[in-house]
Amino acid sequence: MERNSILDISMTYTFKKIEQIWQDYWRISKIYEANNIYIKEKCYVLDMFPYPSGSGLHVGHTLGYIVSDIYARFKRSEGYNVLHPIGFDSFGLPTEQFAIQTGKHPIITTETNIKRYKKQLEELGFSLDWTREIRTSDSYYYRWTQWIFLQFLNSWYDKKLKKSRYIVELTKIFEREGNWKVKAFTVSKIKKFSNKAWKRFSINKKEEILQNFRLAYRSIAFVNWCKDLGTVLANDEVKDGRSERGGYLVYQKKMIQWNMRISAFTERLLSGLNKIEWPNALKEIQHHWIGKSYGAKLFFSIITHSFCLEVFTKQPYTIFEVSFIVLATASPVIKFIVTDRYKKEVEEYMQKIKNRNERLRRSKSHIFSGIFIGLYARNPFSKKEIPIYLSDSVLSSYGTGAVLVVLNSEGKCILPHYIKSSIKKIIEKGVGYGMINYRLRDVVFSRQRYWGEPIPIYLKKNGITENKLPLLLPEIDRYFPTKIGSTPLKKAKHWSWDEIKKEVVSNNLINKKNRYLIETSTMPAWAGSSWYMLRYMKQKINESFLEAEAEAYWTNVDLYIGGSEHATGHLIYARFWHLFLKDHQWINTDEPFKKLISQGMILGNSAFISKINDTQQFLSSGLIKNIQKVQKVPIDIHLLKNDNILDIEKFKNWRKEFYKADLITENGQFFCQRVVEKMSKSKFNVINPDKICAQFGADTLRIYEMFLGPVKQDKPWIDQGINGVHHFINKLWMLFHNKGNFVIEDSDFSPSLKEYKILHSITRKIREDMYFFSFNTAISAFMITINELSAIKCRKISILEPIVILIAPFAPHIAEELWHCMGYKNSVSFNPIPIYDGKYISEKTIQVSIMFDGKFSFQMHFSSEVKEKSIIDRVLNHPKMIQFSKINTFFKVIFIPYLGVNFIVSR
RNA sequence: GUCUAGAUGGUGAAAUGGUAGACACGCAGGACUUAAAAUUCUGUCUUUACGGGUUCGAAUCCCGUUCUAGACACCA
Repeated sequence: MERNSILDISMTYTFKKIEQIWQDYWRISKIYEANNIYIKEKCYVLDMFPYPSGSGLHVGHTLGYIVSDIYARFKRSEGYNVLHPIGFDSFGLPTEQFAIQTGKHPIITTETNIKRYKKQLEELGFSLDWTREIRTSDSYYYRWTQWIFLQFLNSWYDKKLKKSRYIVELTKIFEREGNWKVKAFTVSKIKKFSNKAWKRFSINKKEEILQNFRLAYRSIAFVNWCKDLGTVLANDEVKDGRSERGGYLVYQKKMIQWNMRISAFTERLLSGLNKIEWPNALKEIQHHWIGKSYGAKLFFSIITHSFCLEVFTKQPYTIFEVSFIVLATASPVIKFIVTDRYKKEVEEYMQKIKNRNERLRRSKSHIFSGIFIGLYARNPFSKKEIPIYLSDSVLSSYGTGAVLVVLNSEGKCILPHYIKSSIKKIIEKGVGYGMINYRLRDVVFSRQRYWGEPIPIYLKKNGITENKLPLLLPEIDRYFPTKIGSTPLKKAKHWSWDEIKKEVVSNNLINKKNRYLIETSTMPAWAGSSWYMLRYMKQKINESFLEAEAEAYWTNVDLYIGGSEHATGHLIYARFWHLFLKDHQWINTDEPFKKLISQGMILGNSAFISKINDTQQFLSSGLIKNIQKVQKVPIDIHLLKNDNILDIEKFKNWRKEFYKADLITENGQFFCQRVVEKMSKSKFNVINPDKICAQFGADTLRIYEMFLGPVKQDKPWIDQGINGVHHFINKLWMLFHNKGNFVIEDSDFSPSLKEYKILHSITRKIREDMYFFSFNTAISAFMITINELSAIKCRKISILEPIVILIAPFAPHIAEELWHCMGYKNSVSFNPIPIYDGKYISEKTIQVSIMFDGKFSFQMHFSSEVKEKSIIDRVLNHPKMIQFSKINTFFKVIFIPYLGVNFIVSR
């Protein structure tokens, strides 16, 4: 056969040229662009989009992208219209940090980083549709994120209809009949008012009431405030009460924040889990996160006080044995009830614990720290006096912020009807009622950051006119937060809304009549990522956030791939927004992701060094003693010379803050400590695929990452073993070539039964493994196949051609090259995956293992048609068996079809 | 601390109730070669973290313990 490739050079496997040629071909021919042609059956394959950090795409990202690309390519071969897009989650903290450190505008940094990511993605041969690329920081995109926020703001949740509705419908109800019949999710109980009363309320009063109903609303929340950095920190950025950057003290501070009323959706988020094909572990995590529990709310009257305490308990049946009641430190009732005698002690305690954030309290919750406040409650059943304590291990956000403690209880598992009967008694006595409580709480939506979507609100009044969106992120001169702890946007000078002109105007024009300051906090990173999977469906630019007909066709994601670390964040928020959008009929599905595979995390080997608190001194690892208070500072693994030795020069130049670092060495060398944790830019342990790609090619990297182990399993990154995969690709190439010639036979000799068996076995194996996403075993099956075909020097096109189609999703470049070498002009991508015929695979003989007490002894062969009885007869007549039965008695014989016979000797 | 996973040779792993270690890497030795690379051949790893249970039979199912990773609400 004549060789028919674009490539006409030497016949050795030159992956660099081959991969370049086919990547260009795919880009130019646009074969991976999904058309909204609504005839073919669709398949929407999506990855969790990356955050474009400065450290580039790493081998942990690519693991998931390779899986989805293999799946997408396989589905194309099965005849589906595949949508396989990607974009960038390009708002976020690291870019802002970088701006603070370098003064570089986040827009520029983002652009540079995305360029690098795109290049990396292209070099790996992903069959992505780049025409649908989105960026959350792009105003064309965030215009609609802002628009969705306004829909939340202008909605309330109707408990009767079990869906969100617009606020205008609610005010109509108020005007008609007051709030007597309204059942809605609200922050607190609303006093009853008539339609007449509603009409009399002032605008401010009306708004005050509506705030209780809105699905986006303001409330007071605690934040981690770092005075020295002048910023709010994530719990993640706080280590042992100090900031991870710089090691400064962190305080708890109250701030007014925007929230989203996810609590209204708890039941639907729970029941929806039954409808989706997600890993059980992931569903379990969400289940626990929502944390529905049945119990009772109990009222305890406080002795010598008019106050009544409300306590939620999951174990109302223990009420007789309650030893004491513990209140959360943030519980608002404390200041009303604490007795004068204990005031000082309580204040001291409050002072002591005030800087512990929630995570610290949770992690230390086994160590009880608390204080008696001088009051007793009356047990309504036993009439005993119960002392009341105060403790920071009780969380104010769960239940009523108070817990009942029963000493010596054994935490027995109690039957539900027992809970019911105890609730019944409680109701009879009039001291409480049955109640369902959820762990899931409303989610804080505002961030005191620059690099996020502006919240389209101006103060005193509500949202900015929808058709004036996007509200563009304003320019500021420096990205530092202000010292008083407000947000970077406070520095924007042109950040006020003119109600009449409906435009952004200078702050100098604020008059509080029709020109107001615009909200200065921004949205969290999860906002943009909560609806991006919908945006990929559309093709037109900007008339709506989604075209109805595109949504009707693509509906939702058929396969979503990403890390399970997103279980309680992104994956629950996206489901929440999806339900909300469905309520307003913008979309027609309940769930955004029908099927989800959680890829295992790639773990990296991070490095850190220890800094003595409140100094600039760093200790080499051998010098650290337990007495010293040190803080662990993560450092980039590229700053290490070898093993654990720090390159001091590089380190000092790494960041401004370390230039003056005082490094205390051991014999002139500074040793770091290492720890294995997930690969992440924030942990500075990132390994990029670029080097491997350059050395071995994309096909090798793709197959290597799949060969590394099961997709779903976490695994540390190692690159030994990549040679073996490269050899395999070479062997594949050599199967088609000999001494520089393409040697696939022109005239096709009829393949032997053995060759058919090889082909049909691998076809079945690949189809099965594709179904279970068992790509590592698929690769070893390919290796075995290629080894077998090489051994018999198979050059037959009717055997090799289907194998090229089968391997194309895994190693698309070499497959495309071989495909064209075989004389084809089209891409290998759309050729049907071969089917297998069981008759070529079935075995004529079976191996039967003979076991004694389950231990293997020897093996015999039988024709597959031989029945159980004659197998046992013939085994018993085997010389070894005759020998054996002379000295042993068998109690039992167990026949295991296709496998063996087990003789039980002992009892 | 709570929730979710995981633990198998020197290394990545396979086997999901039936011969543990397929497929690779590494290492050692040989062939080819002036040499190296490439290629190729041969050899190499004793029991599944620990303790108990169920079973004719357990890496696999159940209970307990230890260790590791992830999540815990402002990293994404």
